[in-house]
Amino acid sequence: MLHFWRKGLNKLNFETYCSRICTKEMYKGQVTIKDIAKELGISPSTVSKALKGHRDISPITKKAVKELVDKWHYRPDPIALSLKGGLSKTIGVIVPEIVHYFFSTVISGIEDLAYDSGYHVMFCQSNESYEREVKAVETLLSSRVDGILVSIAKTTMKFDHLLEIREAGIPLVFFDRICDEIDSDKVVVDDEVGAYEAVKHLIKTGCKNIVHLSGPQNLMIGRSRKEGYIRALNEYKIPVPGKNIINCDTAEEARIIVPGLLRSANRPDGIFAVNDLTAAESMKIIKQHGLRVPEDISLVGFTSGMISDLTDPTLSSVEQHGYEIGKEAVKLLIARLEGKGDLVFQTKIIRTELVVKGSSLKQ
Amino acid sequence: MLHFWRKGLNKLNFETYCSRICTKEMYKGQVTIKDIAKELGISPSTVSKALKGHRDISPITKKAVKELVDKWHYRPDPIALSLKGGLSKTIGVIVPEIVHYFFSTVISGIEDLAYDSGYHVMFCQSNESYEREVKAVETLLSSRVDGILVSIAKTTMKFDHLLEIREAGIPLVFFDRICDEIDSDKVVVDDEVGAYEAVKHLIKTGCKNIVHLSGPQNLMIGRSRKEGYIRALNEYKIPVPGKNIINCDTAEEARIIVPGLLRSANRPDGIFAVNDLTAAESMKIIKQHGLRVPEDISLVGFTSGMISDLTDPTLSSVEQHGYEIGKEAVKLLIARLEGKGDLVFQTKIIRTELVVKGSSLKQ
DNA sequence: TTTTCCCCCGCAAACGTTTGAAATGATATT
DNA sequence: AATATCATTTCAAACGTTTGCGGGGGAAAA
Repeated sequence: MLHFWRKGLNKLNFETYCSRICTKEMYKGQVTIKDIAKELGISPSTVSKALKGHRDISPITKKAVKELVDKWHYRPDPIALSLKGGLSKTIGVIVPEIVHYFFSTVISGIEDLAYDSGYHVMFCQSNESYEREVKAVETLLSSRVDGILVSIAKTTMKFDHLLEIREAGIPLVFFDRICDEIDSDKVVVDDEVGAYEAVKHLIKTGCKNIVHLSGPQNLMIGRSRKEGYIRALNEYKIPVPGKNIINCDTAEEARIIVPGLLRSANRPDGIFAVNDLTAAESMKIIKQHGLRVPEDISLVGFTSGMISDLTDPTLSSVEQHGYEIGKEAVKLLIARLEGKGDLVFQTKIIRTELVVKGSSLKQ
Repeated sequence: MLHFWRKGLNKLNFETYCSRICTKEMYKGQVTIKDIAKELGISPSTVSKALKGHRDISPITKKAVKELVDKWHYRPDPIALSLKGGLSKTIGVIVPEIVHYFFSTVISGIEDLAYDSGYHVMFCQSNESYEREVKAVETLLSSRVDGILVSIAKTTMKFDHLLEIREAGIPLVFFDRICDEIDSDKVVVDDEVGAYEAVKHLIKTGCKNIVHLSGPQNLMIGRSRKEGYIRALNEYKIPVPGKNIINCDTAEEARIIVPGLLRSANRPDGIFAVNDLTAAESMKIIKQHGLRVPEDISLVGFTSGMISDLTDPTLSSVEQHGYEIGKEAVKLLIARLEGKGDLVFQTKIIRTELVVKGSSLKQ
């Protein structure tokens, strides 16, 4: 019927025309481009072109299409778009757990930048389990995500499932818990420096016997933080007895290990814990034993977050800037997705920051 | 070529056949059903049916298809499936924030059950902003999610955007922060009872002058918790002066409001806070003023989580079972998605549980 | 009047998959 | 030998969208 207009009936009352349009009863489902076309008596391709402002389409047709589209709340179906374009505009994320201050902060950064860039985000949590991580990879690959961000689980020692992502031709970016055996884009915290600064701070405030409650050594972050600890002690010519490095990175483990430390012959006067939860639990145990923080024992944690403000005294900690990590990871991924493809793998290092609070201010 | 087999060449060495198959160079993209069909010299529909174990297809063909599918790591494209079936097998979730113990717990529950049920999950955070919530709805609708779970933002007072979800014919389930103006499935905590129990506990342990740091009154949860507070006091014939109910639900507000309370003429001897963060901050302020918890002032919070174990003393709080809430919300949504559609709207109430810890054990 | 040109628009194919209907070929029945 | 029967496979349409190409028709040029 639009043809008539071109033939000289342009004075046809637009309102009349539109009111007729309104009679269309809404489907339960979504309005499609075909519905619009049928109602207007034009072809779907014309509607599509009109919507994209194609120069082939006359202004009058464009206007009619746009009015009906507004009236009927037409939205292009992203699924059809994806089928056509081969891209789902979705990125997959695998984290060890969501209920975790640091990771939820990273996720927040991922979410914010991804949505601003027109991508959707799909999360999977591995719950620190290798098997679930493998399943998560499977799930995301099946979902045809355009790219994947991963922070690996504590129990992951094999990496075939991650190589499979590469083989499927899907860009992969590691963040925080990276896998150094796989060449890929990575976003890491300068854990070593953060740990070094934390321990140096303990030394400078007078600690002589500093224990490190360390993380899993199959993870880079566990190794790096331990190395920072060792470097600081070496720098000050302080011996590093092996028994001062203890694998302990959960509150449960702290309840088992810390009491023994406090009763031991040469009780530590400083503790550097691999994370805040362990540090906070240690603090409670120390106080229960009638010792004072920081007077008797200084404490520094890692991942300054809500926790560090809630303890009494407040907990000195190394801030990791999780939000930044999330944003950088997405930035790297999108660069690879939309770039020319000839990019070399990058490793972005997010600086840490020692935040000194009550638990390490001795004097 | 498979035809020959049926014609009597079944003894053809399978291995030889397969080795030939392997010569196919992998696309950068994904393997499709057409690639499989072409390589085997059969039609795509045969491959599709073979994969589904259709009885029409001969065992020999099925075997050949399955071997090649394994070899080439074929995965059906969910996008094509969605286009066909009209369902994306994805559910959308809108939460006020992700970096939040309660919500991340709920998300964890949502994620676990959704994946077990074969659904994907897409998250948006409103950051407690009405505008972002509207945008999130827009995003999810454009993504053609099959259903949406929402916990509304503190600043949301209009609900047109939520009604739009309904108009689009997409099932909607509210959780925790519900909207009582919209008839829909809901999952709520029995906030009123939780608050009532908390305050009753304070009264029973000897508190005479209990202040309620309340949440936003445009949210059900804010109103319900206040009502529970009032009911408990009424039951014990304790007057409820208006000045004892103070809007204060963040750490920042606590820093402004609580000091005044402590210096006031009739200092409270009990505080019931609408959430743990406010309670924890209040505890710090109380201690800074040289008062003791719980001897001078008892404290109870809401949403028992990590926080309640970290404070000193530990914080009595009302456990909300966030993980259960998430699972129930998904359960309701899936029931509606896969049900006959003639279901009546349900409101699931998750019971709360008062967890008494150090901050309210007076004697 | 005929030719040329340009403006608009429709056609058809394509993306990957499913599914009922139709076709094929071979065997069994009459 | 002709027909019915069966098992197996292919065909075609459909989901919603995009896009290059071809065509209709009106207007200007010859």
